Amino acid sequence: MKMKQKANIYELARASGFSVSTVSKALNHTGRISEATRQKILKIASELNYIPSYHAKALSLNKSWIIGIIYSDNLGIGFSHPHFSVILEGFKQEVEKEGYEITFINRNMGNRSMTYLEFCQYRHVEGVFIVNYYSLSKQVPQLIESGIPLVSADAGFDHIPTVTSNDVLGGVLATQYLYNLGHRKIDHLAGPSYTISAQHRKKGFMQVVSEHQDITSHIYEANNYSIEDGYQQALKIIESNDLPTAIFVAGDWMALGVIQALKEHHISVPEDISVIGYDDLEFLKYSQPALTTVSQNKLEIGKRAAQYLIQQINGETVSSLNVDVEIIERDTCQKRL
Amino acid sequence: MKMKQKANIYELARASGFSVSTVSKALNHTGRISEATRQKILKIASELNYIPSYHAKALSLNKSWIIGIIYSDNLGIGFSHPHFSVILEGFKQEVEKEGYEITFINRNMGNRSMTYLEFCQYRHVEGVFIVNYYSLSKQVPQLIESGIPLVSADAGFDHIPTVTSNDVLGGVLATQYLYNLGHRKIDHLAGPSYTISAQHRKKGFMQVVSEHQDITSHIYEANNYSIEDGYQQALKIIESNDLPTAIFVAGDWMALGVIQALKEHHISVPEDISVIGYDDLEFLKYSQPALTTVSQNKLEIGKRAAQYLIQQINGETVSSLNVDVEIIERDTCQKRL
DNA sequence: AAATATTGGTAAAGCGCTTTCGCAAATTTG
DNA sequence: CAAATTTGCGAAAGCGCTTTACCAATATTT
Repeated sequence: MKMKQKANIYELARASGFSVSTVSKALNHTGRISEATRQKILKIASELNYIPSYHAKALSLNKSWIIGIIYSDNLGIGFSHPHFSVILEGFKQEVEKEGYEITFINRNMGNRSMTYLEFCQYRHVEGVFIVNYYSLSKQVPQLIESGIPLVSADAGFDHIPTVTSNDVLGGVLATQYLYNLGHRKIDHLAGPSYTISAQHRKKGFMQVVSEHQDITSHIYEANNYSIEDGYQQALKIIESNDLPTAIFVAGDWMALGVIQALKEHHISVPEDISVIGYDDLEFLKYSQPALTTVSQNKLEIGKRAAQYLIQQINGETVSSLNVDVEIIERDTCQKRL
Repeated sequence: MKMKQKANIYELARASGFSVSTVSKALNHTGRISEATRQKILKIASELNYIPSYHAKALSLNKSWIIGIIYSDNLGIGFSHPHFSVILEGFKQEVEKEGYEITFINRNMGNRSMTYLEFCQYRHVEGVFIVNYYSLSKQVPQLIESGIPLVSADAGFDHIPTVTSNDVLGGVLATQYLYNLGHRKIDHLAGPSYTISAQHRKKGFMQVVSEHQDITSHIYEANNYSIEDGYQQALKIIESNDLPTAIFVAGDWMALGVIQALKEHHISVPEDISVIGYDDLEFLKYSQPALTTVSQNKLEIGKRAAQYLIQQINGETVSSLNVDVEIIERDTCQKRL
């Protein structure tokens, strides 16, 4: 057994013969001390396996190096969320690069439960990343009012710098893509209208439609982005007896449901109807047929959000940012002559 | 604007007319003070929006309420990992219930990079959850030696309490399932042999095979659990010119690759060959055909790991635990007459 | 060589909280 | 009613680190 006792700065002082303040300066490359004594102290520190105490540093410096995450997914699947988990990963990578840690704020600390703001104060959180949050509670407004640096990956909040996909562009690209394949009867299955992303994708869709008089279209709207919802809405399309030749579906999950419904009604994709999704969820690469979709640069969104937040922590002001999207061509769309 | 200044315990003392020690006792329901003064102090605390400082508490109490996570996925996809992210989610839910926070240890703090142990000391981490880690570095052994409470969700380490699926049982169940469907020519595509889980699944397979003289079998082994690997190994099976009627594939990803390879060679699943996977990855519910698989109770694994870790933090000793698995019947296995 | 500037180092206060110990007042006991 | 307990509270030290203000010893300038 080696000596496992954690040495503190006083022991370094005693062992080195210098004062505590000198030791502190040596350790932090600050203040005025000679290079010789710094080396001596560093040597002793390493011999004693000295590791500073985060708590003491944080208390003294009033700097926590902690960034809070608000990530309350409505699905209850947490980390497994195929979209937000990637954004979160990008965010984490980037803030760690700058020396920050992340912590999750959806919490009941110990016995008593705190508001987001209280938690941030308790923990001296330096900034907050709101990655997936839908709620009407006053908690987020309270955070905004408190002046703590914030950034969001969802366009749900005004007054918060937001990094998000350029969803209008996504809607445009998807629709143009179908148009260029020769489709003229194009339906849109929109996401729930209370989400900004759904609104934007729809807006992009309508924009392209309005630019071409030869397009006929119907718009359907889902209650959420689920598979089941896609399935149900597809049934409506089928029952309408006015089948389109292509459908732009605002989410990959829904697209899966749509394809399933079509298949059950012996309508084949892409031969009878082309389907394009939205999100580029990782695993849908391997669906059969592989889903053509609009890809969001999720990792990039996370990283940019991190940069924006840290910039704010450092006193700079930032605005919002739209990250580009791109079409991923796979097997569910086909030329229409 | 309200008064946003964070009140500290001294201001509470001044405002209430009591001493700092009395205030502290009132706040923490500790020590001997009258109920009357406690109420007075609590009232003032609430009026001043008093929130204690985590840093000061932690320094004074030498208790961090932090649990470290070692989660270095070889794929670089981090949170998006379909298996471990669920385990992690279960773990997080459970530790938060007990008032702990999690932090990730794969880190280079600020400029200088620390070892796992150094980070734990720096941050006063109370316990570590090793959720996905394959490396020969000395870092984990060093942690073990340090005596810090540890728990793992991977059977990769001796000397660490581990919560993991009962993979032998999984192998047995899968193989018996195929046998009971009437299959007698059953191949096994094993995972990479350096993983304990692959060894166990294979062991379960062989156990059942040895119990039935009428089974013919071949065993193939993959280098990792990837789709691509499954595809390649399936080609070998096909080339062998000795096609089985069923394949027990040690991982869902690989199963996907296997099915793809079979399909390309016009061998249909499940009509010609039944395939059963392992893991029950969330989204494969929706693959076509939907994959029959062995389901691991991932959320449960995470939660149990959390409990085990907290028990250790509280001074109890724990051993390892195998969580049960079950067959999820879907569409890739069929009766063989 | 005297006046000035710089260097290397230290003592001590402060960050916000907990806890031990002691003491006076109030309460219970014999 | 005196003696023994119990109750309610506060002074002060301690957790481990940073930083300001200051001092003595060198080094630099005239």
